[in-house]
Amino acid sequence: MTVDADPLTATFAALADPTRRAILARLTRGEATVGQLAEPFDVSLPAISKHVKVLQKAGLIEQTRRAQWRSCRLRPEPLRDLATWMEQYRDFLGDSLDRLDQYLTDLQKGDRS
Amino acid sequence: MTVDADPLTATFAALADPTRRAILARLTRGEATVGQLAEPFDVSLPAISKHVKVLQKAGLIEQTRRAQWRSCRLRPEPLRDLATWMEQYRDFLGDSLDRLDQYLTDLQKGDRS
DNA sequence: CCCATACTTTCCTGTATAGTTAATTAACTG
DNA sequence: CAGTTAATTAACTATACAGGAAAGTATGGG
Repeated sequence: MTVDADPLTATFAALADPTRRAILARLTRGEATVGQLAEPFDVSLPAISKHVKVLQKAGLIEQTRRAQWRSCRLRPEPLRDLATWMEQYRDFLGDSLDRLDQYLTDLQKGDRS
Repeated sequence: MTVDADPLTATFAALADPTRRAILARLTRGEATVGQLAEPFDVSLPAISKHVKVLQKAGLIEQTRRAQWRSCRLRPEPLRDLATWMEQYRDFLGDSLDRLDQYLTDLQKGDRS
């Protein structure tokens, strides 16, 4: 993957790492600082910092600065785009996408994105 | 990504390439040989052959040999696993829709009854 | 049997990524 | 203002991946 890949590619690339997926999953339970995100993992803080940066570049999270802490939180757009991308496989997959599809149907009616 | 990554990681990594995603999309329209898959792209056949191998290793496609042709077709499991993985973000994505989403959800309930 | 067809594999190059430690930036604290 | 805390950046290593050219492997046809 090149540095400035298209958004979907950046999203998939960002998610192609268990540590980054774990970070995302952690963030569904609320905001966290980089240090807090690093805790469960057996890697250095700089390593986590870089993972956070990748997630940020993909638009999956955003950071807000509060004093010397950087609070991270999830952003929905890339995951929605992923769901949209998956739609093209709905017929092929059959009804296993039903819940996802239902969500997207709602989304399309109400959201201009 | 390491060579023998977990299935989800392999799936995301396989999808983190526009050429491979295009190959998958092509296969929703039916089986195709490696040569046919290569046609729309401006890369060598070996390059496509390698992409196909990555998709295969991720379980996204399977190849069956017919004479000297390798016919490729989609396999559903990895995409279903992806949809399952996404389920954990459903609440988060839903919540981001605010009142408008709620309105549309209500509206849809009304349509159905 | 030899040759064409359809791929795949090997070898090579350039670039990207994950991780490390050490140094740096930034903001608060006494 | 010196020191501590939080996190990023820099420099480096090691591995992975995309791509091409060239050689290798099957398979079927004349």
